[in-house]
Amino acid sequence: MESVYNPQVIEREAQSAWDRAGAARAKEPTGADAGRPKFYCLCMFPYPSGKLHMGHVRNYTIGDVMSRFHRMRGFNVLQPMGWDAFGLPAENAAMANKVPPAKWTYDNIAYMKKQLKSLGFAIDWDRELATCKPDYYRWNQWLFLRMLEKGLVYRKSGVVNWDPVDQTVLANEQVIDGRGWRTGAVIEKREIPMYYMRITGYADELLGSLDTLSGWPERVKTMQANWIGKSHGVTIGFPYELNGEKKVLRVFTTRADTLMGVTFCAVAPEHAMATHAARDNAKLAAFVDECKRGSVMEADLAQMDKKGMPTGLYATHPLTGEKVEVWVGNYVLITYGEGAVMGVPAHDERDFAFAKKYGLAIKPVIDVTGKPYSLDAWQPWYADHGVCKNSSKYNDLDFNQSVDAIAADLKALALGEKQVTWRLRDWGISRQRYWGTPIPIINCADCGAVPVPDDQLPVVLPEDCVPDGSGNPLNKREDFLACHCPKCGKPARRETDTMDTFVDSSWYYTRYACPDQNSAMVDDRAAYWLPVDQYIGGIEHAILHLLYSRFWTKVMRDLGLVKFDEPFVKLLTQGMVLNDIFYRKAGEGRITYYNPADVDFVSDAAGNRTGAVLRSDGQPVETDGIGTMSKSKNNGIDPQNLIEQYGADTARFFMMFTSPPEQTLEWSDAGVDGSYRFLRRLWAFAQQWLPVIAEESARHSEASPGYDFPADLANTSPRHAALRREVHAILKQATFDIQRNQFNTVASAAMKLLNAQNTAMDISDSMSGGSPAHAALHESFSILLRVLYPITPHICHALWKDLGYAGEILDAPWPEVDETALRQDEIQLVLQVNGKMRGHLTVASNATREHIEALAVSNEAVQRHGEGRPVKKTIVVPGKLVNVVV
RNA sequence: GCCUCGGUGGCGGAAUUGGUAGACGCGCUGGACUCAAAAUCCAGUGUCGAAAGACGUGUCGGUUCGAUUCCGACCCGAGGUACCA
Repeated sequence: MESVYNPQVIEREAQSAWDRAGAARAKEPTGADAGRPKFYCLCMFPYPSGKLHMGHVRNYTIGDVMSRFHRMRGFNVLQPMGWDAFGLPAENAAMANKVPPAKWTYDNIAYMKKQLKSLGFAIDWDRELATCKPDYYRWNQWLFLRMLEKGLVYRKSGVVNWDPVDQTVLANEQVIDGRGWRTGAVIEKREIPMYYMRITGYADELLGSLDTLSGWPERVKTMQANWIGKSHGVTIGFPYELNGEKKVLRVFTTRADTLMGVTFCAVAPEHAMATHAARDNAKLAAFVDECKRGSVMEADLAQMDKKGMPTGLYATHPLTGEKVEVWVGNYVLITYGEGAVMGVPAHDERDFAFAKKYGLAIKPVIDVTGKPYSLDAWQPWYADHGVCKNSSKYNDLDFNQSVDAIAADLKALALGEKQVTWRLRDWGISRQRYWGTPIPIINCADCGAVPVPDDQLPVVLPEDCVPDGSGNPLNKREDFLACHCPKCGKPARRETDTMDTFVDSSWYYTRYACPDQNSAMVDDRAAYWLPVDQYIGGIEHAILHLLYSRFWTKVMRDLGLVKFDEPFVKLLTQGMVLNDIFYRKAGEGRITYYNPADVDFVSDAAGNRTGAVLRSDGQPVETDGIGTMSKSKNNGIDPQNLIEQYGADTARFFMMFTSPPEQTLEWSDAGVDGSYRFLRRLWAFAQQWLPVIAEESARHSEASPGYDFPADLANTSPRHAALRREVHAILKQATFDIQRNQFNTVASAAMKLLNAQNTAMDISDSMSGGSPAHAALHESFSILLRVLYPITPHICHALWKDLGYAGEILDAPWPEVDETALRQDEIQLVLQVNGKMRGHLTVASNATREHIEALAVSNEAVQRHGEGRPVKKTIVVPGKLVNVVV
């Protein structure tokens, strides 16, 4: 045993011992083991961006702690790892470095795998997968074709960001302030044909089965429910004529009770009425054009100024027969409903603002009891439910009554009916990009879009392309493009759009059960391992990734591939690791981000931060607050330095200790030293007591192979009984905390355990052999090592061995609390007067309520603070406190 | 904008879910060791106050014997917002 803690040496040794033992390899159990429960612990797989970032370290340490803890508790554990290997950053890197995305990706995977191994995670690397490999993505293609057959995939047009200079489609994050990130050109919206997956067909089940997910955080379920957004309302038709043709403008509203308050209708700029009206109205045409520029993102659309312009066209109110003017509104989305809304300025905040701005009529039709309506300014209660007024035959009806009556009347006129609508939209999966799963379609001049036959799968993506920013390089690859139509046999062109990378991540958890299966997407082994018992990943995936995965699982189930309804039984959403964001703007919307490691803070004399400069040129950089560590904001911190300087255990301990898993973690360099110091103190303490503990270990294993305190030594000196009481109390807390995933307090429990042993043991204890003190220490230190093992397995592995504890700590069980050690004859109660702490009361642990009350009332501190007033009542919380109310 | 979550000492956080606010650690201060420094060890450390005590969990208000915890309004920060993953 080395006298000084040397993480490099012990971590290498521990990792090779685990490798030799195949400790992380997961197998379906046979024979006597078959009854062991399985625990499939899955962390969200990383995008191979180059090197691990702190979010990964946090994520995978959480997973490893849970995996190792469950193994200690007797579970058959599977903890796999793979690579979410398709995506935009590889293409960006290709543009910057002229390296093919494939090479860049594979190099990154190799490096990051080495990093993961150096952190000592108990990952079953035999199951490793990468989504950019044909033997993985062929099943994306295969399932796409099955969904096409079932009508779950279809084609329609969708809106994208178009960079007119680079002649390419941009991702939302590549559009900054309405301009292309590389060209600075003003971005246009463009409609192109795309493939969609019919997730809306599962909306009802996706919403309903959230109730079955008792192992999911409430907040995630709430977010998903709101995202799916089931709403009950009424579709309403406003008849109009266009070129002598009778048509109906259809709107959807959840507030049919306000129909009599409609003073205008608004359509999206792309709506047929807008297009028609703009034909001979230059001003309107210019406005429609203006609307078509700018962002497609909801966040931008919802925040922009509501603008509109009348079309000069009118529709007819379905119940009153009055003419209602039709406007074009930049806030009306063509993708939502039928691209038209009714305007009720009196009871809708944005309509109110719109009407005020353009001088449209505001007609209050809802009476909210006793509150006077004023046209001067919007009040939030204007949108509340109430009773109809100014609504002819519907007057005095409440919300439900009026909606029912109005819907019935509309139905009689064939101009509307009740309808359930969803906020959820179908999933557009087409990407005009190279580095993704090729969509298995052949475009034939005669036959149209023809599916690639199964026996021609996979459609393999060439790996030597280098994107240059001017669109998908597949369009220039004749060897990829050229093919024959499977239907008519004539020469045809292959589809060059690839799939959204969310497709890849929607089912990878299934593939880990059978990564070597070449003739099917999944096999029987999935029935053993799945569903995932514990899924762990960033809160940023709370909606999209998790919803798509749930959808995909249900599709696989309906195709008979799997037998479960939900992929993830329990979910832990880890908080993000945040850091400062620094940038400079270079005009034309171009923006460069600088890593916080390359930036120095500038402070005033009082030590307050006043700014920041780039170290390399000393010039100021702008700060953009604090945000998630990300490639795009270049604010990640490389954990490699941490690992090299302090070792994996310190990195792991620090990540667990600094913040509870579900909370955000703001990065700061301070604190790492403290973790390292603790591990060194642990090592030094073990070194100091090694002869004693090793001797106890030898004696202990002769008597029994167990880990815990021998019963015949339970009667020990008061000092060491106190140590045992403290140790088992801490253990009880730590056991509770590790089961509720509060690992920061498990880490501090380990610190407390060391402190307690340090305090309890003094040097005179080392004199005599075989004393109760030594037995208590032997037990306490074994508890400490096992509590700490899931977090810092390497140092615990080494110390366990050196101190002569039985077997490998790898196979040791989580320690049991000895309730007899916790027994106390006397306890201390908190003494309160009127709820304020005024002292303590020491009583026998079995003291009666009456006795406690009597003691409390006659207590000197109670007398003093009671100031002679009579006692009104006394509240006794057993084992905790007594409160005297005067 | 909308949906969700969070806000506690100088800092990260704890408080077993309505019962001693600040566990554990960082930082800081003082001391020991050292020729000296580092490392290590010991002691102190919410604010005000000499003390008794008062105040104190983003702000304001409410419920309760008692509120960091429950309710209402507001302020600030983070995540998501459908082509970043």
